[in-house]
Parts: sequence; C-alpha cells; structure tokens
Amino acid sequence: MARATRLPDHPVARAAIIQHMLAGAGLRVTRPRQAIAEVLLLAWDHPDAEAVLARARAIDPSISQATTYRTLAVLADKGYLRTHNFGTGGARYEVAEQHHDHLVDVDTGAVMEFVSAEIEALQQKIADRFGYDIVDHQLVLFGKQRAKG
Amino acid sequence: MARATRLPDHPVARAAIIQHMLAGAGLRVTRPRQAIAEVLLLAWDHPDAEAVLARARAIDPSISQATTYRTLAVLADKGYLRTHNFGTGGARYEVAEQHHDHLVDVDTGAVMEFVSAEIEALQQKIADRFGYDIVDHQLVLFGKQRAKG
DNA sequence: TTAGATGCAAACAATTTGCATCAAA
DNA sequence: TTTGATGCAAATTGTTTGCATCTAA
Repeated sequence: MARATRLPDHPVARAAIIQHMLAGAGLRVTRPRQAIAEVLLLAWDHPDAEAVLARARAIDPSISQATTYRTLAVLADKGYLRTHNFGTGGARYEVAEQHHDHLVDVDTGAVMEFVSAEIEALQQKIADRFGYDIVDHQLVLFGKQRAKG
Repeated sequence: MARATRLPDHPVARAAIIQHMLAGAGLRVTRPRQAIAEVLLLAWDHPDAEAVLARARAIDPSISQATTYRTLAVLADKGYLRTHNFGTGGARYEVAEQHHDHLVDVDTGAVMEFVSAEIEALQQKIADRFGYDIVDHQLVLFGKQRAKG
C-alpha cells in the first residue's frame, strides 16, 4: 500500500519540479540541495534528518550533515516541508502537500495519513471559544492494529 | 485564569497524595522524588525537565539532573505524567489527570487546555477505517489571538 | 564578480548512562 | 541487609554554528 512517488519518471520533469521548489524557497539550485529535495519528493515514508542525509548521499556522497540540516530548515520554514515529532528520536520530514494528519502504529512505527474535514471544523469551533484563529494544528493518533477475528 | 493547584493545602494530605503517586508507580518514596512529584502536582503550566529541576531544587538543592530525568521517565512510563512536544525545546510535562488537548498561542507560548468529546469520537471512527484501536492521541492547535474589534 | 552555499569540525542542547556510594524497605 | 536510588561526570544523540573555501547566478 505504498503511496505513489511524488515525482514523475521523466528526468527533465523531475529536475523542473525540484528546481521550482528550491527557487521558490529563495534558494540557489545547488547539487546538494537538488539531491536533498529529490530524496524528500521521492520519500514514501517520513524520514528523519539522518535518513535524508543517507539517501541524499546515495545520489551525491559528498553531501554534509550541515547542508542537510540547513536545507531542511529553510524548506520547512518556507512551507515546502512539514516537520513532525512522533515521540522519541529526531524530527521527521515530509513534503507539504495537502494538509493531513497521522495515525501511528505503536507496535511497528508505521505511519498512515488521513484528513477529516469534520475534525478540522470542530477545531476552529474550539479556537473560537478562546478567541483564537487557528494558524496550524497537529493531530496524531496512536493505535494498535485490531486483531482479525 | 491560573488553574487551581492540584494539591491540597494540608501538608499531611499533600504527602499522602505524593506517596500514593510514587508508590503506585512502583518507586521507593525518596526525598528527591517527593520534591519532583510535588513540583509537578503544583505546576499550573507545562514545565520542561529543566524547570522541574529548578523548582525541585528550591525544595531540596541537592537534587540532580539525572534523578529528575529518571523520575520523569518512570512517572511518564507508568502513566502518571504526560509528555508533550510543542515545537522547539525539550519535552514538557504535566500530571496526567483527565485527558485533554492543547491550544498553543504562537505569539506568547501560552498553553490552554480543552476537551472535545466530538473530536474524540471522530478519531475512533477514523481509526476504524484503518482497522485500528486508538491507544492514545495528541491534538495541538496553534493559534493567534483574534484582534478585538 | 560576488553573495550565497558548502564541508568540516567544533560547539550546543537535551537526555542518558556507568559507577561508587547511599538509604528505603 | 539488600535492592533500588542517588549524585557526579562522562557519554550519547540530535542539531547548530564559525570559518575558509567554493560556486551559482
């Protein structure tokens, strides 16, 4: 049930998408950043900085940890990435497309995505009670797979 | 609008509650742990480990960082405390009483608490779709105070 | 050309651990 | 008394930064 990749197969189209993302974030389009962006766009999971670095080095072995963290930070800051903190370990990243929330399998660590317009509507109702406007939210469900019976 | 303290004023009653919490977690009732538990039970906010340590040292200056982290970890593991990750900085702790979620003021860092039975019901409906039972969840709304009109 | 990006290594921040000593049960 | 708890300091983990050197624009 792996999600389809977010990048087209055609190498020119891929390069164009990556370029758009980096330039859109106000960044120069360098080789390390292209590798990092490609890694994120290809990721079907929610890798942490270490995993992003490892995968990026498969494309270009000279990429440093510092560049990885710096690039992740800028892209997240500019809204191209979302960061999450699922309990222990470092921050985990994913390309920010349509907003969605997460269901984490506490036994396997697998992460599923979902959206619920109903929940989002209720959230704003709650914020209203406090006199607030919501600028962001995070909802993480932790669950166990139900035994087949 | 500070929440009332979770501990009674009477010193004997306070000691009994703290003892109950520590013993209930399978821990020996030591002076450092009593101080840490008292700090958490008295906390009206959501202190991080550093703040817990500082407040505990006001009770007993000899308390170490290691004991603070160790005690927080066990109490959280046993379900007496909840931990949160509101963006940057270390984990933040609070006594686990009735479950509730949080609304964080992105400008001031203030944290408000709320519960919504409606949202919780929808959460289980979503987990059902994946064949999961929810064992825990975390919902954090980030908001800005609405300008007074 | 030149401002911005890089790798490296050192610095930081948050948390965990080994160990000799201490104290609750 | 003996098993678990403590403080200390060192080790880990995750992340950030200074700096001399590159390189995209």
